[in-house]
Amino acid sequence: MPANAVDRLAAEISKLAGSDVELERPHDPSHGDYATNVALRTAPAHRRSPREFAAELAQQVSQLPDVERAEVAGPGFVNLWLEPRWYVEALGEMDDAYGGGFAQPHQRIQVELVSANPVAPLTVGSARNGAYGDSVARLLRFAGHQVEEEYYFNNAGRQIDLFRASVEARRRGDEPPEGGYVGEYVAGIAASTGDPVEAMLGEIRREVAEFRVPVDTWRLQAEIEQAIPEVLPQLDTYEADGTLWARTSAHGDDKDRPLVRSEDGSYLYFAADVAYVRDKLERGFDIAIYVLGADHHGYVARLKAAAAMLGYDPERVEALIYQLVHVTERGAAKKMSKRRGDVVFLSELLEKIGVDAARWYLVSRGHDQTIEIDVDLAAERTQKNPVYYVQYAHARIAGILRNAEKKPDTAAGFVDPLERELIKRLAEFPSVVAEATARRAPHAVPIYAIRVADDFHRFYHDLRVVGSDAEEFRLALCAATQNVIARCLDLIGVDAPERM
RNA sequence: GGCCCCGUAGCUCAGUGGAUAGAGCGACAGACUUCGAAUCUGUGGGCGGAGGUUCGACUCCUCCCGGGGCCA
Repeated sequence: MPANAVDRLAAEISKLAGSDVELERPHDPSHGDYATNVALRTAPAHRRSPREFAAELAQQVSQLPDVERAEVAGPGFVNLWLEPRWYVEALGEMDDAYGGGFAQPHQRIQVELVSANPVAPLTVGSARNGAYGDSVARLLRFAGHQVEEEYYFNNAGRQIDLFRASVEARRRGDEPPEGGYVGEYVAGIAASTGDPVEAMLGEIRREVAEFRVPVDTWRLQAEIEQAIPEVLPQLDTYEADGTLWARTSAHGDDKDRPLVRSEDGSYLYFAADVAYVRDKLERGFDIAIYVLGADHHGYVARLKAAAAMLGYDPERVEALIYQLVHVTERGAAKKMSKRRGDVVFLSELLEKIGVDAARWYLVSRGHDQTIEIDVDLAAERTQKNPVYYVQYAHARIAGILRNAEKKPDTAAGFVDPLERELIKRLAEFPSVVAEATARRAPHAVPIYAIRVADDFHRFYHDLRVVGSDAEEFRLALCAATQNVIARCLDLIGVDAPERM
């Protein structure tokens, strides 16, 4: 049986209609509490007029115990008005677990995110990766999947060597090497002792933790590379121009990829990529999710090709692409070069606006949308960030619950349309979360949270809770609202404060 | 040249086939003796352009214009 009231109602109507029914909330209140377009969609297949089909359905639906009345409207919509008991029952189900656990089947999923090499602190670009990827991970976990978050990095290779040499030159007071790293942070690392790469990695670990991205495993590329000799024979390869190639073009990639340089046997990037794909899938994850910036879009086809060549279903490799973060400062675009340190680092953003506002800001627009961020403007606007509006609703409820004289109880039912509107809003939560999860689109969560806060503030403004005749019911409504808001905030890694 | 993402209100953005396209900021006008005014109420203002598919298109298809990215 479906776990929430809206789904149960939709299932009952589906039985009557003979096909799957989705209930939507009409914009216009005169179109009912809920509406369905099922007659419009299915009537042509039955060679019937939508309105005739809708009229028949409306007649049957109006017999359901939770339905007060049903009407046909427009070209063939069925609009429904529900009995108060339906709302009371729906509210009664809104506990801590409300809206979660819907995954079918439950899977083991790995989300690999951030994965910036330890040659610089995390940039705001990496922050978007973390905010987006971690929110997807949280959604999947809430849905009931077993999710692990992994950070993949290298501690060897040309850029790493260059970084190390840059820091060491700095320590000696020498000029940096040709093309070396010269950002201000280099001085900070140089002031420490020991291996610069280890120091940088430690800094990144601190930043990731502060940004509330709970990395379960840190995976070292050098370890993955040890498996390359074992992986190469499993691939579809050929030799040409002094190079061993993978025939990825036969598996959906737009061209073949080089694996090994024959003259010295040195491995090229793709060899490690293939070994890593195998590593992920061999560890038993049903799905391996890569969270990649739009500049890595070209990797997707070759990663799936790698999985296919290794004999895995390429569907098990999933790439989530987010668009880039463009940073301006006082109107001028930053060049975004890590080497020169000409970037905006996550630490600067956090200093200016804090973790809550930063995570909200980075995850509340669609991942397909380029983010333009002016760090000065972001700092100015911090007081206007909607995150505080939502957190304020949560804190306000906490205040009410502290002052409450009675216990929450739904038995008495509600009396005011504002209460019904708020319950209806809360009843949307399961479908918001399910769709955000399916589409890997966590930005729907904060946008929904604003609407919840909106309905709550309106309710609060007009209706007294503590000391009113309806105190028990309203306390239950407040508690459910607080649950939903807290869950929304948690899903995007933002705190839900009891006081502000 | 090929591929990917995006053009929605003055600004930042929601809205992946449904009814009269929404919110925040900004602007203007109102509301606290009351559980938190970081709140609430009201006013103005928009789908880049042209075709097509459909009972119905911001949404899907084609072309054009404009911005960003990747590969060559």
